[in-house]
Amino acid sequence: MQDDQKLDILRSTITVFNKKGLKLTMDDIAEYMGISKKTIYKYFNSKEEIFNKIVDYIFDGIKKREQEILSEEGLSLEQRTRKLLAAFPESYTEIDFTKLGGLKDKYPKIYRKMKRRLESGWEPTLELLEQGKAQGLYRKDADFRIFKIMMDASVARFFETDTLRKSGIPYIDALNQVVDILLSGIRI
Amino acid sequence: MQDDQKLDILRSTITVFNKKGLKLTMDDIAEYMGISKKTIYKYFNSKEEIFNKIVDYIFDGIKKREQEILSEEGLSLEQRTRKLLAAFPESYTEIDFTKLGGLKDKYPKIYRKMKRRLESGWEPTLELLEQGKAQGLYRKDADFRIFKIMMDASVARFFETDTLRKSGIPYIDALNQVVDILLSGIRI
DNA sequence: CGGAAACTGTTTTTACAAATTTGGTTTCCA
DNA sequence: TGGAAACCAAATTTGTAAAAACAGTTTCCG
Repeated sequence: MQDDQKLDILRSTITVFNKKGLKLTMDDIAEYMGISKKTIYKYFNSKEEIFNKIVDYIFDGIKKREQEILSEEGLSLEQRTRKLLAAFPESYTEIDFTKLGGLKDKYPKIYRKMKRRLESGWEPTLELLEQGKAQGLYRKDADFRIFKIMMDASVARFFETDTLRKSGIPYIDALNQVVDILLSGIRI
Repeated sequence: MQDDQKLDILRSTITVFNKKGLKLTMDDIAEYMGISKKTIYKYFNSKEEIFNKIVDYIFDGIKKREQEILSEEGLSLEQRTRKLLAAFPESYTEIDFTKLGGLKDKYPKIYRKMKRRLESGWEPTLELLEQGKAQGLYRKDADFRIFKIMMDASVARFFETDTLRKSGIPYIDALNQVVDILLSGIRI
């Protein structure tokens, strides 16, 4: 009941955020939800706390999806890796990462937290990639740090400017193609 | 003789630019070269003209290198493509692209020119890639637009932040690995 | 309880004039 | 011819004071 409303506030804040970016105000959220600020402050002590909880909410969702993929049966190592690689950027559709400019300066704590979780989110994937290498699936000389940079940078680029929309390629298609090229690229 | 000095000014300006970015002044250049502004204005009518000529200087160099690779004999299609792909970002070491922020606002004409030349610089490479596809070397379903985005984004990332330096991978090695993964990634 | 709205101390934005810097020209001089 | 330096109009930066917006609290009221 109470948790429902808390979640509701988080989700609404995400929606408002995707429109107004970090500049959103508590009044914006209240207005969007048709409630008063008083109610919001009943569940959260500050705006920063809301942002903080949103980070948890997003990344916990990803973590959950990761666990599903990891415990899914009947998948080859390669298939599992593929799914894992795509799972992360798929969640990018939820929140508009391009509106995150200035986070580092305005909310350094949240910035660091996000950075940490973005970083640790790669661990299961790297684990599978290393397994693949050990099994002789991937080239011994493949440097996964480069792999990671390429993946990160490519996905990030999809959100910058109009690159993707201008070329008319759906995001999910582009994402799959990137994963495809990268995995084929390090395969023996 | 005169051309020598013109070139000298261009190269010196690049050096100063790599230190001070777009904020460099004519006095900076004159001081660095140990000459007076008068001499600079003998060869160039304005600062913008210098920047303009630098763009030509850089891209003409790339163009020349491209022509060399294209006319080099005894290379397989794949080897030629490889060299071509690496040629472009190799020139990035000459000029510090990270200091180019604000170019779009300060010198829109030069920004557009650079964008155009960056864009057209891909044409020979795309040509070779298409040839490769026609010869059955690359997958028919490989989308070179995605390929290009991945290449661009990855190389650009190498210059942002400390990504590369922190991991201790030399730029040229990283660049080769990217080209390697991408070409293997679309190969049949 | 919770919405509407007023309230307050702080932060952010705006506005604008003063001070500085800069691009480009000119003068002097060796 | 070309360096040093003065010069000037235009652009940029800086300082700052007023205005606006904001986060968070409180009051009123149904």
